[in-house]
Amino acid sequence: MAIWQNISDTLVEEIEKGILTPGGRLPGDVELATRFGVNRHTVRRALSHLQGQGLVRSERGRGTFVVEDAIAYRFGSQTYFEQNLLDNMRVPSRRILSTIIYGAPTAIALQLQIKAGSPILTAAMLGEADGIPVHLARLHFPVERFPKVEAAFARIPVGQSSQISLSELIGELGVKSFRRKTARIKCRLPDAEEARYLKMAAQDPVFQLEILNISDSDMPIFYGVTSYCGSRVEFILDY
Amino acid sequence: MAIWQNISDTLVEEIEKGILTPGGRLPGDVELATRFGVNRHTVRRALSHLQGQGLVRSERGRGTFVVEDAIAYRFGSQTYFEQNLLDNMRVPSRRILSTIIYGAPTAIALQLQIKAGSPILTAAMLGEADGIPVHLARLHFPVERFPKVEAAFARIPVGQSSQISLSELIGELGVKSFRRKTARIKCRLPDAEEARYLKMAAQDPVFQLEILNISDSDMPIFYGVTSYCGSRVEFILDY
DNA sequence: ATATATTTGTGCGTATGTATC
DNA sequence: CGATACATACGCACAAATATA
Repeated sequence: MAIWQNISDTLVEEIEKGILTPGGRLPGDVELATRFGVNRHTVRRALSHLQGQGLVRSERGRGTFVVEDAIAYRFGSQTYFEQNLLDNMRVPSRRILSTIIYGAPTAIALQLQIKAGSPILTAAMLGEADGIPVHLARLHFPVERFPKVEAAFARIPVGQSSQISLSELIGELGVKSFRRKTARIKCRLPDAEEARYLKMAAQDPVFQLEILNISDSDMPIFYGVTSYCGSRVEFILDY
Repeated sequence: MAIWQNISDTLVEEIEKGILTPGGRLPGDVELATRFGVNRHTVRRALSHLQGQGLVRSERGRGTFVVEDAIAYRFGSQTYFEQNLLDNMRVPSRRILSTIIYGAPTAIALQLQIKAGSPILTAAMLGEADGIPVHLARLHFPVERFPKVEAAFARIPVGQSSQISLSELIGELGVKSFRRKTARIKCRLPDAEEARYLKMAAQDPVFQLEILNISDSDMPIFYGVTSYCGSRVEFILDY
């Protein structure tokens, strides 16, 4: 087995044994390198992998720390971000990053049951727990079906953290309630943009959830593609 | 932005544009390094990230290849591995890696509603699609509740690919049908053992599903912890 | 079948950049 | 401002798996 794997395993043991406690700081790169008698790169590879496993978190200029527990995100047909965070004793907040109206690409048009090229409003927003970003959502609304959607989003300040109720916003469109129809879940490393917005390392994986939300009468309301930081959440499905 | 990120983005573009087609081989490390005018390590970092994003797959001694589509795995309360693979036009097979009986650790005992230390049978098995490993499952059965479980597993050859019907095996225990009660889904990098069994790179993420299966009368049947290779599957949830 | 070349994987050494303290 | 600590990049060498002559 590779040297960095052995170092990784050793550090995992020390974390599990409680020698390193959640929130605690690990020794620095160079110190670990001398301790294990290897080059600093080798230690860094081990730490990088531990970070991808969601066990530690490295912060430039500060150090590497053992991570706390992830948020248990209950995922049903009618669960909401805010309630989930409150259940986990976290303070939820949302932050609109941008809204833009443009012609729908075929993949999104297909989901929304509109013609390709029909105008859609795409809103990018961040979901945060105690100020730490948890997910990056890109929501796509069919503008011709919901003409008020632009005005509804225009009222929300861009770039600053705020209390947004998605269900209230949808209510303004004349939709009483909505629910998930299908969800597609992938697991992959983030691209540069996602990693930047989510303040996460490139080697830390994300969940990608693609969800079509429909009304009681099965009309598509919006199509959302959301990336969740893998080390900060885990999903719970009940039956 | 880092140099390796730019190279990664460039290669993503070329894949999306179709310059590099699924199944096709990318130029080697050194060739890409000279092309981009960087060190081989820098190219390797870009390729490593693309692999974690599920876009390419590197094989030692052979090269780096653009990957084909992932398996769309339909995930309900009563879905089975075999049927899912057949729906995706893949040939399913299973491989028992090991079975062992030992005292249940508290976490598993809690799920199975047995006393910690009570004997459990843990079976490790691989699920394969067209001979390629897709998931590594570790199933935990309470032995005192199902005394026949050892004999049932003893009939299955170890280490070789075979057609195993999990529902048939459970039927031998005297259980007519079972269903998921809860599922917990995580997303992380694999440990060394998982990566080896699943024949995947260490920087390629996995889904980890922890599932408690119960009988019609809500009695715990078995508790399973399954790691799915993230680049080879995606989950579909219907409502 | 054997040897050789190719290609990816790992590790060491060095240097520099960047954020934090 | 300097010291500290993580992040990126280059260069060299060798190992391991595969392909090829």
